[in-house]
Amino acid sequence: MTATRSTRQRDVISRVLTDAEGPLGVAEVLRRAQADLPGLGIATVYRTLKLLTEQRRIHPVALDGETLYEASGRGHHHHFSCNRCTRVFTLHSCPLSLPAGGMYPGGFVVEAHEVTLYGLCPACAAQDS
Amino acid sequence: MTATRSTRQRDVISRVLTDAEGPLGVAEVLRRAQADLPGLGIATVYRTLKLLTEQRRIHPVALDGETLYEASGRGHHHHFSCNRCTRVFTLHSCPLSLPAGGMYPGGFVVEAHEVTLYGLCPACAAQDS
DNA sequence: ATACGTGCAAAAAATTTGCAATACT
DNA sequence: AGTATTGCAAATTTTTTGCACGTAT
Repeated sequence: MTATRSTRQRDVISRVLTDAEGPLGVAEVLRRAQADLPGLGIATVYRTLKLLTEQRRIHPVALDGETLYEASGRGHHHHFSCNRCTRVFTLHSCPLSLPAGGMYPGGFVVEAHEVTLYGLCPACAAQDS
Repeated sequence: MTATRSTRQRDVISRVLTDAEGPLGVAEVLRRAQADLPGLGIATVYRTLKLLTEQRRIHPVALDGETLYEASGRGHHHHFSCNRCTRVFTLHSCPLSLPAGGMYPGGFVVEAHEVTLYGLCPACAAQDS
């Protein structure tokens, strides 16, 4: 049988995503994980992100043409992408109002949705005084 | 001064996106454009998509990890991605209700937004009888 | 006629894979 | 001990760039 082992690399990469303030890209995951595992290779990051995704422990988020990853099980939420500092934040409220029953005009059956807001994050907005 | 010329390549690529039923990826743009311009190179597609994007004549859409492009000026709309047939549809209504003034709880200044619904398109939903 | 634009091929960047050494169980 | 996993480097993509030739103005 296919045994999936627990390794230091997987633990660290998992924790990096769990501790993150929002979804992270491959390069950022590598950078943060290397704080604990200096020798970590990029190939392991790719392989681990794929594995964790298959296990549904994390999931990919397509944003600004890049694929970011975030830990699963954080409940329903959406993202805010800052046009100035490019950081991505997690929003815990949902601004969407869908028809009850999950049926959208035109006959589309809605099973899930994704919302991304773009603009200025609190810090960048403050700079405009 | 920087003169931007009108060329057969640019015209065809523009038209491909204007005629498309939804946003298209680079490979699909090349494929469709080559119907009119057999010798068209992929480099020209990349360069033209970048140019048209800078001119705001088209814009990128991050969807399922791929960057797709669609013609601008079609009014406010969103996308529906079918989980079964994977086609992407354009939705002309907006299910979002944002706070007036563009200020989102937490101090985020919202300038734009993107919504993607996932589920079954009318055709695929019908198959479930 | 003057350059901007194109296609091709080379270059650079991003992602995947093969393999011997390493580390879980 | 046995084998899944890792790091490195090589192999694949994917996207960008240099250049001589073609073409719009």
